[in-house]
Amino acid sequence: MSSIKDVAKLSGVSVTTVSRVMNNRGYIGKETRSRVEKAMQELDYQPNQIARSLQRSRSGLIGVIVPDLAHPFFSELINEIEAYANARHYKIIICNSVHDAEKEANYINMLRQNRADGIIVCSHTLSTEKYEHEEMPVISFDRVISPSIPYVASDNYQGGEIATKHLIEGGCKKILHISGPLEYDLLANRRKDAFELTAMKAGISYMSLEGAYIEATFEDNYKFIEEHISAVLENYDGIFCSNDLLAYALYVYASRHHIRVPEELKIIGYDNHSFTRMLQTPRLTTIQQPLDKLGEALAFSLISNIERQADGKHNQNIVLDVQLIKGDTT
Amino acid sequence: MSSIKDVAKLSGVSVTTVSRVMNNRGYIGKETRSRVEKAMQELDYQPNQIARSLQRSRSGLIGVIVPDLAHPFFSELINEIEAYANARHYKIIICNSVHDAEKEANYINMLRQNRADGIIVCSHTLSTEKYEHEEMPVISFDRVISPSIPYVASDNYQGGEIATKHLIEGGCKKILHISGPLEYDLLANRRKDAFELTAMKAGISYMSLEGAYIEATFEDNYKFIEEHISAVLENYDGIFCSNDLLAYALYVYASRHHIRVPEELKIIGYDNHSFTRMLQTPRLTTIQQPLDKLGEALAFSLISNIERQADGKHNQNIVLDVQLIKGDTT
DNA sequence: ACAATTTATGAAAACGTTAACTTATACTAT
DNA sequence: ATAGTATAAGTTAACGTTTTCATAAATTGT
Repeated sequence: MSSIKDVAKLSGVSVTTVSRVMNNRGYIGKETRSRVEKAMQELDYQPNQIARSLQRSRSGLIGVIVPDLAHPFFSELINEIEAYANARHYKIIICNSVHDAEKEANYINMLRQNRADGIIVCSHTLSTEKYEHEEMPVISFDRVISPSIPYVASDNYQGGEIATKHLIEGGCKKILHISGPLEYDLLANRRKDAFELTAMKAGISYMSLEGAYIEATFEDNYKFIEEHISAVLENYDGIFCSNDLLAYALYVYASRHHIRVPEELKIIGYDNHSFTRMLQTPRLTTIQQPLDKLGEALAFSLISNIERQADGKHNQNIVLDVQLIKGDTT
Repeated sequence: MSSIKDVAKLSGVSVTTVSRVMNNRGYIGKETRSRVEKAMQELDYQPNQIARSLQRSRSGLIGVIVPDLAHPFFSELINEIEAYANARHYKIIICNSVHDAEKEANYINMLRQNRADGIIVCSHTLSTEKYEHEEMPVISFDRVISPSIPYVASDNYQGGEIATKHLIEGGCKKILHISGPLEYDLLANRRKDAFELTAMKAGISYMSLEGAYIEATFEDNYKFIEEHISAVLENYDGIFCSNDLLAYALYVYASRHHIRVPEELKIIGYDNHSFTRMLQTPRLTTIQQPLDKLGEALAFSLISNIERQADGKHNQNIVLDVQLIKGDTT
């Protein structure tokens, strides 16, 4: 592949001049410019970004760390991140931590060595310390890592409140919430707080159960329902699941056991990602996280941070509104 | 961030020696090695991969071009590609062509400029010429681009045959196939060939309809069914859809119009990606493409090509077996 | 005892850019 | 006419590595 030197030689100028033509910097004679441009065309010259990166010490690379790339939630989120980043000429390197702290640490190291310009962390395995002292700009999704690391999230408390109120307004008297695993301090846990507070305020009988970490497969979710929920299921007439895949498994469990949804049992999920939107049998009632805006906010926030002027206003957290999607299960 | 020079200075040796310690090349004194290693630790030294890439003219970057990152088929495929590539110390840059030829061309340019080591093309917009004369190793998914570019695919003819036979064996007398768009010469079109040949051989009444390109949303698929299929639906008792999302939309259409599946109409899809595996209402009968093996084969094939020794055996196409998944719709 | 080899290290060039200095000519204003 | 500036282009160092070449001491073989 031809280099700037080849272009310089062919057009009979110095490499500096070629560089100036490329970057439109400084003065260039009209005729010189066209000679250089012709040479670039002739050689199909592609400026070497690696050399540029080394020189400018900016790689244009953004690492996105997710726990599971094939999960509809994260694939959609990455889709949005990539679109925004691409429009701003950043490249996305995907890092699939597979819920494994060691893998995550390796990815961070890799991103350091490749001088990535920043990291978006959507994974929640690693103890947060590794990020706290990171030199690269980091944006976190749905988690408070440290005061210096901005996060982007949807309003989990609001979501929990809307979901709970929806059940209560639907006439539920005994409601259950199945949360995500609580061991990490995720903002998603605010859904549980909202559930409990809202139920309490309404004077309704309620209960919260902690969900385990579950692979995004139907079988795992169904097994969880069988093992941890089935025994207490008859005690409730409304269940708020912290994610749609679990809610769907619960629905399937209920229909297989001839519990009529929504008449005997109302189910509301959370996320409304592509799986849920595709699903029509039943259309799940759920809380929609604005995945498009979340992805955009993550990319926007990180890039502003990378390119920040010295005005210091780039460390703001972003919290976005959620929305009730009324389906057939409530 | 500290460089090799800092390490050299701190340990009182030359940069060459530090480089030798890192890469385990040449002779190094025992005591020197430990001094250097201590210095690297002390400085939290991270070798600059950008500089390495420039020097070695190998970036370790692989570009993966897909039409839609959020589609369950592609997100799963990328997941597998990434896993295999990561184990071999390659990094994946994702390129979302959004079915747009211009965007695709821009991505290819970007990958050229970043001196990516190779490209995996799962997108099918661009006229194939742009790839034919590409210097980088290219592997194509499900499409013949040129004799010099190996492809990876599952056995589409086999899949079409299995699906068609399954319908016939289930007692269908008048069968329909809805293919993907035929304008690109994709290997997926072999499913149609198989359908027609198998039906003909069996002496069964059959018909093929060309599907349009459809966004991976329920609404688009449903609209397609309404506009192009509903009018002729009653003529058939078995339909083979070229993808699961369309098959599901068809199922929903049928149940909304009180056509009993599978009694009056049998439906078989294609792919068995994460959406289909998650879906239990109904469990769709479908042909499973081995996404895990396909992803691995793509990555393996590309990487062998990148690192090829001069034995010339690296341009082989890979075709993998598919499998019938019997669900409730046949 | 002395040549050959093994071991250990360093200096300098190269990879492909950009940026900070130079140099030189042509125009402009007084 | 002459200093000042706008225009045009080249030289060279730098970014952080690896690699080739060179040098020298220590070890080995006869």
